[in-house]
Amino acid sequence: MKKEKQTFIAEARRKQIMEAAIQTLDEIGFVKASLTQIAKRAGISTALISYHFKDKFDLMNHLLVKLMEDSISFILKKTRQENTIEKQLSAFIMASLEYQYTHSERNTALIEIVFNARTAENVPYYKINEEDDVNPLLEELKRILREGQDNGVFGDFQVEIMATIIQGSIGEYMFNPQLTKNVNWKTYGHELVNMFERIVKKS
Amino acid sequence: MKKEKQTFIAEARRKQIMEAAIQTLDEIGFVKASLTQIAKRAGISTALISYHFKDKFDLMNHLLVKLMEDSISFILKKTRQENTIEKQLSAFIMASLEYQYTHSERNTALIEIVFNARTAENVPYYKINEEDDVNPLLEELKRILREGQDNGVFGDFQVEIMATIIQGSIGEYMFNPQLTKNVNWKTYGHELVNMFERIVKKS
DNA sequence: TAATTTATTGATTAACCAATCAATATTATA
DNA sequence: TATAATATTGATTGGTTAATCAATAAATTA
Repeated sequence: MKKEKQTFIAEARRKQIMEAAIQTLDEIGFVKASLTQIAKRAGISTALISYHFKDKFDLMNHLLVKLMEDSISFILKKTRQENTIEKQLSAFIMASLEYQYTHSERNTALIEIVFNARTAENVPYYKINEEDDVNPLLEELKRILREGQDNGVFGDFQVEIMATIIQGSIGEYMFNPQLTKNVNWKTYGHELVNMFERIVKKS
Repeated sequence: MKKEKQTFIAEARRKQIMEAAIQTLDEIGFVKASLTQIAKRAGISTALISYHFKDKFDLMNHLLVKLMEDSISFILKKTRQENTIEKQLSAFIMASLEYQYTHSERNTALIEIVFNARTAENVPYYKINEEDDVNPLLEELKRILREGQDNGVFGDFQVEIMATIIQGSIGEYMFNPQLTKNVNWKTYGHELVNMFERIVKKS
């Protein structure tokens, strides 16, 4: 029900506009990311953006969905390539950090939208309560932890809390510029993996 | 060198404007928080804001500093009331969560500024590398962990990494609306404390 | 109380913004 | 090729913005 029949040209143009929006958000941030600025980076007129997207909210919304899908599929793919629970946990942590590093432009754009865009009811995205619309990454992490406990390789702990701690530890990396500068993501990742292997392991 | 001689009236007015700015940021977010909106909530003219603050950037800057000071002093005070290292770690975690809950308006305003305002060189605050200007909360946390190791009550781990994990776990609470809704801060705090006591303890 | 400094306002300015629209160009279809 | 559908632009619209300024009010000082 989502996919309307879309011309080749229209599809390509929409992608181009979204790429330009990513670049704009990364360079000058959400507040200054006007249609004019986005159009300038795409090399097109602002009216063309209005032609392909209902309004600015529509554009940002589509971009947010796309950026989240990209990040989620990258991490899930790497995680599910592994065949043991411990390797999956490790892969999840490393892939999350790797994405932040290798796709920093997209990652910044994602942050700029999440912390600035609001729903029609003026609720900021970072405060949206996702009851039905669950967070797939958090679900995957909980699945790994739960399976590990069931298989007896992990010890006893509260899955919900442990998942939150792991996610927080990953997310904190990019919001601690001092750390980001002094410790590269691979090193930080390996240390996180080591630490959580100890923490999570059956004692 | 910071404190200029300031009239009573001017000082009171500046405080009032900053309070109105907090309310505005909480209610409609940074993007829509114009001088007009702030002035409306303060019950004054927009020109009066310009009279007391050089420009919007100046206002947001002062507000950011104030909000950070408030939050930091709240947490440090509660932490330093304790006299054992383990209690200090526990107090640090609980106070951090408590502040988010009891000062949610201010906390939201802080987030709105950090993720939107930029320096004169167009660097977003959340990307600022604080070499000289250290983060006092992170320093306190590292101090606790280091002292705990020196005293022999904590085991062997990398202080830098452990501090990041703890900070990430605390920060994650408010960015996980599902968790925020289903688990109150005290419960989450106690579970964090339990978990980190186990993790950090000499094994 | 007179003079001076500080505080406040309403009106104005110039810049920028998102969105619309008629005109035109390009592409697809018959 | 003629016609229709799609794509694109430049110009324009009405609205909002931050900031300035002259006029005035209130408070302080002499």
